[in-house]
Amino acid sequence: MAQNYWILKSEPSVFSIEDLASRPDQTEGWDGVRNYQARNYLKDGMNKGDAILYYHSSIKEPAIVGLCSVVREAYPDTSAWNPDSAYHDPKSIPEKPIWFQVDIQLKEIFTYPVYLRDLKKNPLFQDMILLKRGNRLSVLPASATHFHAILKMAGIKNKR
DNA sequence: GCCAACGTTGGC
DNA sequence: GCCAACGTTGGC
Repeated sequence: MAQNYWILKSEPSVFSIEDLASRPDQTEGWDGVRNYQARNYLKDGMNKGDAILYYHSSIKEPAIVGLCSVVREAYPDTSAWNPDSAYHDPKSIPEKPIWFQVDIQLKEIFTYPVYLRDLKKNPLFQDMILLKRGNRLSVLPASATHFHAILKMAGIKNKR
């Protein structure tokens, strides 16, 4: 099965890539996705081993800041049926979960983040979904071309 | 802090 | 099932 490439967005004030780095095994369940399209990407698109670009949003200099991978495929997001959770959604119940999460593991924090500003300057990324006006999805697919170009910009040697 | 874009909700 | 109102996202 071909490897897929994804972009996950997070506000660093909520959960940053440094937070991920501090987790046991540098692994965390990616819960709280409450958008159907994003959920479908998570649930139906993501396979174990897929590569993830980690994006910091809603800050002065939005940027792709690191590389992760999917270490566990979709399973029910239990925060949905926890009334104390900010992600509580009474429509989702254990017998019939609506929302799902995957587990991701940090591979690398970029020494040189790839800034949104720089992606916009480069014609190669013209049609990238991340740059589309009005795009608000927190889970996005990325093309192999864009993925590899971004790693190159980050100074990461192609490996694996 | 502003505002455009978009998704969701709810009245009809 | 339409659509206005509202809430949220996220770049600037």
